[in-house]
Amino acid sequence: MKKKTTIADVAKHAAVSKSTVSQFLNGRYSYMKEETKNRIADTINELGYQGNFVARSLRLKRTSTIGVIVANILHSSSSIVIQAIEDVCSSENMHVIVCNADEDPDKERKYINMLQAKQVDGLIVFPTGKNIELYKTMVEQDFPIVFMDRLIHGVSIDAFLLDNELASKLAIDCFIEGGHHRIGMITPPLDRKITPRIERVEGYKNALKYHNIDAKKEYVEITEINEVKNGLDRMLFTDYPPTALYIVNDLMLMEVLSFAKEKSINIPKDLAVINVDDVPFADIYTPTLTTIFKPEFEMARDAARLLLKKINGEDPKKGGNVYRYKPKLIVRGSS
Amino acid sequence: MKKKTTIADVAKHAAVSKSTVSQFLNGRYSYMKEETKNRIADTINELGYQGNFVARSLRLKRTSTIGVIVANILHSSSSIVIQAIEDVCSSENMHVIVCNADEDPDKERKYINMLQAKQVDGLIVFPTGKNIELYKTMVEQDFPIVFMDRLIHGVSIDAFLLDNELASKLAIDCFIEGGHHRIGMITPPLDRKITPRIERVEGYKNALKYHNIDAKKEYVEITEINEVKNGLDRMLFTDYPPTALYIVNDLMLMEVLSFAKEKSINIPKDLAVINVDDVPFADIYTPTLTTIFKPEFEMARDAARLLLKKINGEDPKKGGNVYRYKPKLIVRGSS
DNA sequence: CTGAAAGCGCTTACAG
DNA sequence: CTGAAAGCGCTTACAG
Repeated sequence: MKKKTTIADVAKHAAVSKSTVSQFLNGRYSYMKEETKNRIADTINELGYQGNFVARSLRLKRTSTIGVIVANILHSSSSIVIQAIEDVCSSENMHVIVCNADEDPDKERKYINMLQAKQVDGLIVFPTGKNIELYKTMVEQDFPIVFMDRLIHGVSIDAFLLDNELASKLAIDCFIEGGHHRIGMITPPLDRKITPRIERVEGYKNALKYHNIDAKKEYVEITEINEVKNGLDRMLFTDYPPTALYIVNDLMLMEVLSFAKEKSINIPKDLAVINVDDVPFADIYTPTLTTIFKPEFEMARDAARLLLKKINGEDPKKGGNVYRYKPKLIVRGSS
Repeated sequence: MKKKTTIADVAKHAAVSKSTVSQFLNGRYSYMKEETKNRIADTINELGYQGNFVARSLRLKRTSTIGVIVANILHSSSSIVIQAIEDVCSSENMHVIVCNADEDPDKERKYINMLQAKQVDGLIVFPTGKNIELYKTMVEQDFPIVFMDRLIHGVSIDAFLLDNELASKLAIDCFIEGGHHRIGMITPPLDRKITPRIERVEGYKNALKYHNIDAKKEYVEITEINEVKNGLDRMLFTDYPPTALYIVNDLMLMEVLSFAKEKSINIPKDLAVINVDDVPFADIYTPTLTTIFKPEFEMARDAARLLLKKINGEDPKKGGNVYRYKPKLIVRGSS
């Protein structure tokens, strides 16, 4: 590669000092002669000078970059979340680096270390549920960070969450209104205490209780995504199977729909279905899909805004606040 | 934020020089006493030292980071492509920054400038079709870059492309075998000369010609994604509408399916459908969807590997080579 | 209105 | 086997 032009080259060519070029580049021309200004501008064009962000970052101890670690990039919501964060950041001239932890705490840790080594100014994380010590260290260091979607108890980091109890209640109420009383639920494992999963199971139980229905163990299938079909086999092919199924996310929904197709289960006649995440094909699927919409764009936008405030030292509050957002039931044909 | 520990802190605390610490960090302990080694290791743990990648990058003039600019993050293929690139890169200790040009040449240019300012070592781009001068400059500067999916004539940059002619031929042949001879096609605008679009239209025409069918103008709908439904209105509600429709990508497919649902068009009875991009819901949709599979994982992996070679100066070839990959027809229920 | 100098945190060629 | 020094490309406080 050809050697790049630096500020020193521009300075020499324009017969001024590096300081003056730097002042020009940073728009501080308060005391600069018109003529000097023009000469520098021309030189920059002529030499095709491009600033070196790395040098600038080292000097300023600020990279104008934040890191985002999503739990699983395959969720349909991830691209919306990323877009919302990009929107907020680019309007404030901040850059975004996105990493996918893939629900793996080791990857999460590796990415956090990498991003910190790259000196990002702050972090938005969908925590996998481990790495608690790491987060504590970051809190101690006063490193700007916010959580999305999940919170970790005992760590004072602001978190932007769905009102998961309400999400479950909306689904259960809708089923009950439709005359169902055998209502199942399917969720990924709860071992890492991942907030939305835990809270949605709680919400499901409470909603049933509210309607005087006992929550049956056999109606709650807790299973890895690649075991969903076996779980459904267990749950649905019994003497009193559920007639309605509440699904906690879009990836599980795909498995349920696939299973229903394989086994010729008619939705909603044989099994009514409501899932959290308003998937893009909800309107074009047959039947159309009743879903719970999460305001993830707003959540991500607000998270990004708060993080930028923290980075700029404009957030006087102590960490550990929880911001809740209301889900919305979108009734379509599957319930 | 608390001040970070630097190499100087470690050096002082371990009573050695900065050079020695740096040697240690970079694994060059050929001539280092066991004792020194241990003392440094202990100090690093004790102080919680974390390297500063920015300083290292400035010194080495190498960031170990590449940039990826996808044309449109909403394509279902994007996440696969990104994953493939991440895989290759992380195995070589390279980092990846992904940007979404959103089919907007201005955004593309802004991102390229930003990534170059950040001193990325190379670039993988799905070019939007403009910014030709910018690419020429990069070629002149010998900046490592490869194109994916699209190529730009007159610019000597290696490109990884689908055999788009074959993709069209597979679809048309399948329709013909099914007894169709009124075969339509729908594609986004061709004005930016975006390679897959142009080549797929050509392939469609050639395949029809091969079967002695005249390509009718009215059967090729060229339209923006948000105008697809109007286009279908024009094409399908005539005296001799096509009985089969070839769709060039997943986003257009969504619109077609939505339209079919609204107008109660039965797929495949009223209209057979084949699209490029093996979408995730192809198997669970009713009907299941006949698609053209692109080996995008391999394409992206090979592109990333070549780029890393270029960065390491291990690719002796002149740029401008085109690597073609074979698509595959996956016959399901919609054709 | 502009310049010389110091320093951000590293790495490396060189000296010893 | 280890250290002192220079330098990567910037920015800024200070001097004039």
